Amino acid sequence: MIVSSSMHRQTPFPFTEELSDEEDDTNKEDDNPEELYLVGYVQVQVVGLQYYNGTVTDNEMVQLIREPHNPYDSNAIRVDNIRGERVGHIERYKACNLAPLVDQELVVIEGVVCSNSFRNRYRMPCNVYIFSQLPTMDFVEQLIAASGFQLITPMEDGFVLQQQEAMSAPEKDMSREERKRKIDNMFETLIQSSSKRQSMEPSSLITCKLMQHQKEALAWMVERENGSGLPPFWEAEIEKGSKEIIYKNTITNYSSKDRPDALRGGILADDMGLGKTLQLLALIATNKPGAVLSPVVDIVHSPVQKPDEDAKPSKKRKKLEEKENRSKKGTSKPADKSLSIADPPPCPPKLGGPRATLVVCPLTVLSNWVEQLSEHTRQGSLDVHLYHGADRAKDAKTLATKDIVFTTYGIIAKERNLPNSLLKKVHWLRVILDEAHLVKSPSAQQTRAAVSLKADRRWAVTGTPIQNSSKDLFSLMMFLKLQPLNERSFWTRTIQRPLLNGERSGFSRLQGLMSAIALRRTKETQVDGHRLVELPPKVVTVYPVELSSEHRRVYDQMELKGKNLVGNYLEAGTILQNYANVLSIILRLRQICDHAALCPEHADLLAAASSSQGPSLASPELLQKLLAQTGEEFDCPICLSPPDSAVITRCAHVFCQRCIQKTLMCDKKSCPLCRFPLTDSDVFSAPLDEAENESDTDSNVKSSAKIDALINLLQETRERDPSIKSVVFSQFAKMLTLVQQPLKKAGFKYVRIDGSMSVTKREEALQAFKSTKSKAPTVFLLTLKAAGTGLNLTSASHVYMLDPWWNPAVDEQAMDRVHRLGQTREVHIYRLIVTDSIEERILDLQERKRQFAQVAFGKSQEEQQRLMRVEEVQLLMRL
DNA sequence: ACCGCCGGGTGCC
DNA sequence: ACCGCCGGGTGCC
Repeated sequence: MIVSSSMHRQTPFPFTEELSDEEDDTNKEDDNPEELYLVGYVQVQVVGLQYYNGTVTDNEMVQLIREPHNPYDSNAIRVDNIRGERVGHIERYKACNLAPLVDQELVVIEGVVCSNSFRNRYRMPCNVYIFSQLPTMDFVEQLIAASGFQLITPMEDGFVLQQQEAMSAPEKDMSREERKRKIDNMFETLIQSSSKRQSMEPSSLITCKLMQHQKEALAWMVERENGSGLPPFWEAEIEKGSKEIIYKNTITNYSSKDRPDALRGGILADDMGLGKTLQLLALIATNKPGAVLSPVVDIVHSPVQKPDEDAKPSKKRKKLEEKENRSKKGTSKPADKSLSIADPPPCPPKLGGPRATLVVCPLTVLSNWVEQLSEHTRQGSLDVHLYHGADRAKDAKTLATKDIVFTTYGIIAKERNLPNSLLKKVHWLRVILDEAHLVKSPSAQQTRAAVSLKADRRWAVTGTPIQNSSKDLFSLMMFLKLQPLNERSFWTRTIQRPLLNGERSGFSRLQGLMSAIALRRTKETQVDGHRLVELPPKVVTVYPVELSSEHRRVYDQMELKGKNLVGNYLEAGTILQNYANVLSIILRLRQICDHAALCPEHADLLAAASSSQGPSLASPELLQKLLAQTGEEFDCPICLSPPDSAVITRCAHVFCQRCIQKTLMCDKKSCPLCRFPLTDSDVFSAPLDEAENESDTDSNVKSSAKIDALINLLQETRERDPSIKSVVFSQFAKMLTLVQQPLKKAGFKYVRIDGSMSVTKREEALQAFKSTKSKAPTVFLLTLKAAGTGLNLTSASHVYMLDPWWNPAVDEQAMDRVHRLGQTREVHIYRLIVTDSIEERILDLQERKRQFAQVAFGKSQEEQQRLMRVEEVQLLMRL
């Protein structure tokens, strides 16, 4: 992998492409906006208006753009309006004082032009807000003052920051956690708050009956696609003098006579298990080119009324009222005005226009789509193509004539740099990003690829919006092309920074935004006193396991060794440098809890590590083993996403191959985490899964306490009710292998999915497990990694978690494969935990994480990682 | 007349 | 463009 990719870098075209990408990415301001504080503002003139066409009105935000290559003045700062049209320049005698500060990254500047009355044809005044990092604030203040500016600081009387309340720096740190919690809660409460909802029957191509909340989602999505309402934060006004309609953006104060395009699409953020995929299929099948839409039905939300008896009369009443209102409007108002400001007519998809919907999802979710498609749509009524693997379509026309084209994030990212990408050539009717929370970093290939797709309607679909930091949300805005919030600087200044600074405006804007374009219902959402979906209860039992005396001895020995070693690192403060050793110790301990055979003798490593000072270097082989076992447990610290083809460095830090290579190519040649000097040959990729096949048939290996416990539990259950099916999760593929023999011996039929299996093989296993025939397998073996999202395992009702993982979300996601929509039985979850072991501490850690996750927002991933790195190691090792 | 003053031409960076 | 600045025209009261 590494070799081929470094060769690839030598070909000229991709090389320059990658470099230019890199330049875009290194935007320090946007990476750390929360560290910037307002120093104050200065007043400057924007000059040269007569040379440009860009217009701005009262108190409108503008972009200030450094022009270091301006032939007339290397200090030039250009002023653009929100649309990117040029307005003018900052007068040079002020610009020459600001530009150096900006260039040295001492400050970030933002502009708001002043009210109309102070301007003429040639110049206009503009407030330049100056932000700096906390340590340099005083220095910046002095510099600004020394340059002859009159700096107006937040402390001063009469200071108004862009019509919001500003916060002084000390206050900002006051209760960031509280604020974060508030933001999280917002997602739970804001959406679907309106009392009136509408619902729509799906096209007859959908063969199953939609639940009420799904019909409502359909109506909402169709309205979002076809309706021509103004995008969020835009208002229409009638200008007093000319009586022309002016469209005004309320957060930037930009206004224009051109009506902004409607935002066709949005964010579908329903909880897992409410049937998002079905809702989307209904949308695709219903809002087709040339389709006749069934009328939308209004539902009056009335908690007191019984839904069945009173729904119809109230519906009629509502309609009558509406008719009356309409006729009243028509007669009593001066008709022309109210009509002229009304929205244009809806725009359903046209026959002969774009036809195909592109669904982008992770590979693991693809099977869910295919499954739902075959279960819930009329056979063959939708023309579908899987754009994945070797047999994918070869020309754009084929793709364009399909109803649905499925592809993966991997493919769109790969094709992004392909000049002849079919995906880029097709004009899509709509693009759906499923599991859109995977689109995190605005600069990630996947995000950029998604943005560049040509599509009339755009949907981001995610079941976990809470995980989204406001930065992730920005990626979604980019994808949705919501102007001007898809522009980094505007997103940062109007939402992200106010939000992080605790200004009410940020919160209310985000709320306004989400309620306008997002739909979210949770399993707990109640409508008319009922939950949307009643799921059978879930019972979680921690099942203690005692190690055999032999394994206990091995464990205690290892723990003692590890404790000493980690204790030494702690004292010396060298945990990060010795991360490989720490991880491997924790790994060993966890493995011994499952089965001592998982943990091969690596005394060499411990010996080497404990004897050497400084950073100890493990052998490439060991690193690769480590990577294979832990590689995807952490997010790549560069892009903050799960690593895309993970690699491990000689200093034992795991990155995306792409990310670390870019770093090594452009920056200093050292590890971004520990500064250990690195070259290309210090980066290793995982060996091809040897561990998987290793001791498949090795029946000599003894059982372990945990395996015995599992078999006992499974047997008990089978005796009680042989129809009950079970899912067994482990982190370790090899553990699952070790479980296979005892399972067979005990007479269980099982299937297994692991990372190395092809899509079709996975599908086969899934189908076999689903069968209710007596010969069908009753146990499903899965690694947590392979479980992914989207996998539907509702045919099982018992879950065995063989080993705990410290991110509770991962565990819970795995459980939700079983406890989800479609589950009819009570779900029992057994967590097999070795008493008095690291596993108990991992459970404690999970609890802490769960509480931490309540307030985790923004940099949570980095923070969580950092926490894991030191404090949690202490906790795990009881130090 | 190597100044002051007047008034037209002119104008971002 | 109701300013500043430049540079040519001009020159007692």
